[in-house]
Amino acid sequence: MSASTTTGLIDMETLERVAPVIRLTAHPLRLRIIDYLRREGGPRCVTDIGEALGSDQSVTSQQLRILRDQGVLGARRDGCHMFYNITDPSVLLLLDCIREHHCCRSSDGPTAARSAAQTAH
Amino acid sequence: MSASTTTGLIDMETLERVAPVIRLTAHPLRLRIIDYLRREGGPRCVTDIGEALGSDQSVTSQQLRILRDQGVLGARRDGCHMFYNITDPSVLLLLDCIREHHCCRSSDGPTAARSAAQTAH
DNA sequence: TGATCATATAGCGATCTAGAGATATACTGG
DNA sequence: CCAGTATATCTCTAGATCGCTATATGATCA
Repeated sequence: MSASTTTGLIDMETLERVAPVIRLTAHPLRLRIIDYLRREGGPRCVTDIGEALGSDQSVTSQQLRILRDQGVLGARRDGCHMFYNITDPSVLLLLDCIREHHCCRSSDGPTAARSAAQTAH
Repeated sequence: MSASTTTGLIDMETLERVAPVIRLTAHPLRLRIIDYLRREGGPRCVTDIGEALGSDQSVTSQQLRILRDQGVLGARRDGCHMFYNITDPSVLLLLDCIREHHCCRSSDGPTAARSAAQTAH
């Protein structure tokens, strides 16, 4: 596997490529868009998404573009409408993680985790 | 589960709390630090980490602080040394995802994914 | 062709982030 | 206390991101 060098670590090249994708995806509204599309189970247009999530058309479109640029979403035009759908299923793992774990820690809160680490000094 | 409202979606409050943690973790060097600590299997000090990863002391310390603030890492002082370890195992899921999947898509590249979505219009 | 709906983009100011260098703090041993 | 080592923090500049408003593009229908 090209992701790991002889050191057993994921190489920087891979991390530098992947990190921005995760970073850009880890945005409240964008995560919500993905979650919404997942629940709907199929493509939805900008207006639907915006209305369902209570976000402005312009903002919604911007976020969708960002997600599409990252390859997370795909888009298909149908007349006046642009339908977006999830093209990268692996991003759902993030949502699962958030849902189950209340994600990536934070179940007890970062603050608690940190102060615990400090007192344990 | 408090993460989901009656809509079945993860609520914004949760996303707004969790997103920054993921976003801050999704940084090449920080991911590498976590990966390094995982491989080592135990606490390591700043110098070790910096040398292993070829990053400046100042930068290394800064990244470690960020990760500690997020509750991803914990720290323990032993004399002159500060030993860091992974306190939030859920962050390892991210690494696993990257390792296996070459992560979160990108195996074929975002560009390919996007143009594919476009041509499939 | 003109009106209208749906979507995309440009520009703006505010905020955040990255990394580098210099410096400060903290601990150890003499 | 002093010198040396290890770590943390401050400061600064450049660049990225955020959400907003206004506007542009593109498609449909009368």
